[in-house]
Amino acid sequence: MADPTPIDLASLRRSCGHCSLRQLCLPADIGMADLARLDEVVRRKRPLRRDERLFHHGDALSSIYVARNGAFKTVSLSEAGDERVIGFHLPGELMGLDALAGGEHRCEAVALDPAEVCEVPVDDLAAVAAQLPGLQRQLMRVIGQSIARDQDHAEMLARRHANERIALFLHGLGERLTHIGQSSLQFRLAMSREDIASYLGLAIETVSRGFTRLQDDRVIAVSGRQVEVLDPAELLRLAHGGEPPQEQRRQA
Amino acid sequence: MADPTPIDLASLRRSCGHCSLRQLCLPADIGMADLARLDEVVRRKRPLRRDERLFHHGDALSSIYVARNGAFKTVSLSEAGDERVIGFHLPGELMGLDALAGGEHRCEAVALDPAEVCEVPVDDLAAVAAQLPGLQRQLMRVIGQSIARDQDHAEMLARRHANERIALFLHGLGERLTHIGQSSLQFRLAMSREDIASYLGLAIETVSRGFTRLQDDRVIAVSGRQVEVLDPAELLRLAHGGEPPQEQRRQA
DNA sequence: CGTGTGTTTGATAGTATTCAATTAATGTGG
DNA sequence: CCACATTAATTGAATACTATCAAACACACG
Repeated sequence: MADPTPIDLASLRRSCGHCSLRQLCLPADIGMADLARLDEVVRRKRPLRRDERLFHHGDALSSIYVARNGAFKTVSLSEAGDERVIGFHLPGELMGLDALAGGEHRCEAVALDPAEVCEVPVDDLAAVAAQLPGLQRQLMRVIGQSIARDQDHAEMLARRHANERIALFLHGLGERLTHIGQSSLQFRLAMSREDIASYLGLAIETVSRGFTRLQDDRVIAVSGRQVEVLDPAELLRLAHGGEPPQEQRRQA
Repeated sequence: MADPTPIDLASLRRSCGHCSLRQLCLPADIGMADLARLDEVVRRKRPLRRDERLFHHGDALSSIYVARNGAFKTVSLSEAGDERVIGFHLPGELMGLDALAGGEHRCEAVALDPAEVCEVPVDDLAAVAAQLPGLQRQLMRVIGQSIARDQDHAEMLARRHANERIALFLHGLGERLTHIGQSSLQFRLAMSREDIASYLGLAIETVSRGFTRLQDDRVIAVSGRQVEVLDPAELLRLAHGGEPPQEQRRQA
């Protein structure tokens, strides 16, 4: 079988030093000399197609990954075999840390779009980090960010009202988009309603109704996966448990 | 100001090598020579009283902590100032990683019981870990365990039915107790119903009713905070989404 | 023995889920 | 390029569940 997406060697070879994600990624705040050492261990995987998996449940931990282009979801598999979304990953964000404990991945990473990742073999990373205090520190920082995102997720899920979870989800996504230099007021959702529902612990219909409600209330404008935030302040207020406006919807 | 709970120097001085938690904690699987180096940086804090805080929201990250005796909860503070429980921590489990990203703690750690912790200054730990590959690896492992617990928490919260969350909570707690050598079939909850409710994203009454229901169904026997698991298999089945037994069929 | 906190129980209202059906978007082969 | 087939998303109505309010109860502590 011929590979329909041949590797672009030129782009794969570009070093961390020239990466647009440099500020967000492992290389943040480390010196030029250290950068060269890091470059030696960072590999780039060939592009992934939509729905392609970066690693599978049960795979032995070999590398951690940094999303480079495109978005990912990580899913855990239940007994029954159905998937539950436990995280979304934008460019610059880490994947694969779940295997640090047991040496095996507890979840699977799936590309939501055509995507690229940087792969960092853990053994190499550990060896280099031991020599470079700056990299060690930065590694801890990005791990911390991953932990912080997990806690944000838990905070969403702990909200009792579906609309709060949805507002928090959209708000949080906006913040992460800002962080990678994209607009937080106008964006395209890389994930399906089903993915969102799974991530938020809601039924898919509830997510759909939540979006509709936010649109009726003029907080967002949504068309399929395209989202525009019309009233960021209100979105934030709703995310933090503020009451939605009373029934005075206008007709079309 | 006289300290009402004087430090027991003898017990504080006991080294990691003699600690009963050795298998669970940072020292797991590292050699005797390395152990001595680790001992130099690990400090023990004076015992904490119930409700005493190990660190506060906004505190600068100085150390990470390992629960030694007693249980802890970590809580995040909402805008309104009310607390939300984001984790429970048993002996051998890490606390404080939330601050790795931003350098400030995003939550507070509260002792649920009279408790002791080991304190590991992050700077020292990083320095020693850089020299000791075994410690570095073990550090990654315990960080991974912490991440895995966060994901387990999210999985609980993502369950739609209150009883599933509760069953999963009790089952997970049992597993963690087994891990530290305690019975998973008979134990005392260190946390209040309110804490559990907050942790599970439920109303306190719903938690109480869930416990009652499990007792009525002969899955557990509960008296206040004392819990006995009568039917572990059924508890696991319920935790994984199994249907609770029907009220009473038309015919036996 | 009261008092306060924590827990349980009951009744009701509100919200999310489920089932069902429709509409919109996407992909495929002719 | 269009018609068709599939999948994704929305909408509606009825049911089931949880939150809320209210009150009783249990327990520890002074």
